Amino acid sequence: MPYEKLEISTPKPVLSWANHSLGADETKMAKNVASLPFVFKHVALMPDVHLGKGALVGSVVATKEAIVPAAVGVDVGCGMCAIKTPFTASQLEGKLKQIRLDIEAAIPVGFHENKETDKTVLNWQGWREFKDLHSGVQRLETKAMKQMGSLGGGNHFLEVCVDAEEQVWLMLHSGSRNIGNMLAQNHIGSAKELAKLADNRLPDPDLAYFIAGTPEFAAYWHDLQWAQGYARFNRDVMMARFKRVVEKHLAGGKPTKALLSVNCHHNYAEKELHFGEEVYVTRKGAVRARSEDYGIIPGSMGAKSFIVKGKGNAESYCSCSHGAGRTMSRNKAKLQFSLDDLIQQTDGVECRKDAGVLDEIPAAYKSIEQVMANQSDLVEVVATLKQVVCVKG
DNA sequence: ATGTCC
Repeated sequence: MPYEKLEISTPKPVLSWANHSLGADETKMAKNVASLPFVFKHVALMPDVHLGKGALVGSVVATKEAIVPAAVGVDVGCGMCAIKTPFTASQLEGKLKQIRLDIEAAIPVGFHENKETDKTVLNWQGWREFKDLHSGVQRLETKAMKQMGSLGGGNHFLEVCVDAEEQVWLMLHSGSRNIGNMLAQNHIGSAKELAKLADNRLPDPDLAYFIAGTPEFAAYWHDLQWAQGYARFNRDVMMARFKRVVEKHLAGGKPTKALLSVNCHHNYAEKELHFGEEVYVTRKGAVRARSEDYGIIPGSMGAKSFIVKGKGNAESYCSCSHGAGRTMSRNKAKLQFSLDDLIQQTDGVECRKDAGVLDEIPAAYKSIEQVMANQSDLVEVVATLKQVVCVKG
């Protein structure tokens, strides 16, 4: 399905790949962003678009000579990692429960962190730059080290999946933990201070921005790129441990070679070339999908997930959706559904089925199949995955 | 999302 040009009166057009119309709050948010003077060409909305803070989750905002830190958000570098293993579904038989318990033992989830920092984590080159980070986060170095290789909470998860050819995949969703959050919050605060001092007229205080060439922009950009690197390596560390757990059960502990590896951000900003111009591209709940890019689009805990390859669609700034997108808030989901609903909707998945994850119930999300149909001009499907084990943060 | 609400 191609995009629809939304009838929102702003200086810049808003192109939407969603097949649903936006609510009043969502329309206002799209309009606010599209009215910023430094927005490039147009704003692109992915098919899973929904309300966020400052900017819509599932939006791609390209900007010239400026950036909006709140549009990137606080979970800097949040994204997905997946590997295709040489194992097949039949090898998993009778082992799911033990695999799940071993994943939980190997990777701290929720508010837990690593007790010790192993060599792989200590050798990360990013620690050498830690002293150069801004906004006085140096006291958080020990915590950042212990959180490297930990999942976090919310909708962060680890899954063992099986594709249509019965091949086993490992997949996980996580970000830059507390350190990325702290850096982002500090810079968002600094942008708001600057806006107040300059008496900027903003459609939303969360759209305070930094201008390229200023020290504040440079400081934010530096910390942003660092946090994105932290998030990517965090996923690599967890995936290595995850792979070892599965190898222990399926290969007698022998190391195996992944048949395909993907590690993509869906909450980040990058300098890119679009329509012949260098721009800052903020993907807030969106994945880069140039023709050579692999991406991961997860469904909810009872639904399918997709490994995709980009089609390099220029109008979308070479992007695609980051998931199914919520249809209702976490609070509403908790009120509307029961534990029985959750048990029914996650049938066949080895996972938690308690009140603590009720807000992640599949029915609180859009249909991933519909979302995929809406972006057939943005990505092609490489593999369709169904989870058999799901560990929630 | 977040040592989850100083």
